[in-house]
Amino acid sequence: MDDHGLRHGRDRGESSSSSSIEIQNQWREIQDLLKERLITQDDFLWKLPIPSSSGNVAVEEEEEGTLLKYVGGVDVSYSKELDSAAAASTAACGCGSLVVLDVTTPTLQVVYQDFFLLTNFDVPYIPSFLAFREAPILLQLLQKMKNTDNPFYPQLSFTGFGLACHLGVLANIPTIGIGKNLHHVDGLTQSGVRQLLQAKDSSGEDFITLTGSSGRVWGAAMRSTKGSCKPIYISVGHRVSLNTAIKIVKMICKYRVPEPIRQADIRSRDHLQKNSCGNGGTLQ
DNA sequence: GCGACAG
DNA sequence: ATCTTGTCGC
Repeated sequence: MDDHGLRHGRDRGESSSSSSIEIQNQWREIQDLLKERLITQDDFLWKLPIPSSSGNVAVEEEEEGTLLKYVGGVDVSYSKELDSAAAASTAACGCGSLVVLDVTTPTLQVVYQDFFLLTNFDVPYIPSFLAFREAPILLQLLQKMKNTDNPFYPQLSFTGFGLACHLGVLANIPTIGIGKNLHHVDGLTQSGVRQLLQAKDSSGEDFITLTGSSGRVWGAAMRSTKGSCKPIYISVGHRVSLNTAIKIVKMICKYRVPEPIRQADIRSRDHLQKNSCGNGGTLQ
C-alpha cells in the first residue's frame, strides 16, 4: 500500500511503549500533513442519477461527465470480547467491510462486498483519531479491488465520520463522511445544532452548515428522512464539495442512515457474528 | 482544573 | 463500537 511516506510511529521502529500523549502528538502531525493534501471542492465531472420509481435511470439534464454509478460504503464492527476473551483465542474480534452499491438502480443494489476479519487491534481508539484505527483496514480492502482491476471499484465512497478526509487522501478517492452523532469539536455542541435545526424547520431547508468557532466549516447536519427528528452529520470529505455531498446523500437515503453506510454496517456485523466465538478459528 | 468525548 | 426487551408506528 502506498502510504505516501506517512507511517504510524510503531512502523518506524519507535518504542511500542510510547505514551498516549506522544502517540497523539505524532498523529496530530500526520493529520496536519494530510490536511495539506485535502481537496474540499468537486474535482470531477459526474452526472448524478435522479431517484425514480419507474426503474428508468434519469440524469440531471444539463450535466456533463461520467454517470455516478458505483458508490462504496465502509465500516468496522467490533466484538464485545474485544479486550478479553477474543484476544486470547483465535476468534475474530473485529470486521472491516467494503460494499459497493449501484446507485442507478431504484433499489440501490449491492453489487460487491468484501470483509477483513481481525483477531486483534494494534491501534487504540482515541477520540479525534478514529481514522488511525480503522483506515489501514479499509485501505487494504480498497487496494485489493484495485489490484485485481475490479470493475466495481467505487467512484466515491461513504465512510464513518472522521474517516472521510483521512481515507480519502490516502486512497485518493472522493469521500463523504457520515456520523450518527456529533463529534464535539471546535465549539460544536449537540444543543447548538438542535437549536439551529429547529429554527430552519419553517424555512423549508432540512440541513444546517456546521461552522466551528474557528470559522472552519466541518460539514452539515440534516434530517435525512421525513420522519426523523434526529439528524445525521455529513462531514466535508475529499474531492467533493459540501453542496454536492448533501445532494448525493439526499438521493441515497432509504432510511435515516445513507444506504452505503447502512449496508456496510449491517453486513460487517453479520459477517463478524458468523466468524466469532462458536465459529472462531474453524471457519474460513 | 474538570468533564465531555465520533467508533 | 457493544450489551439488551419490548414496544410503538407505518
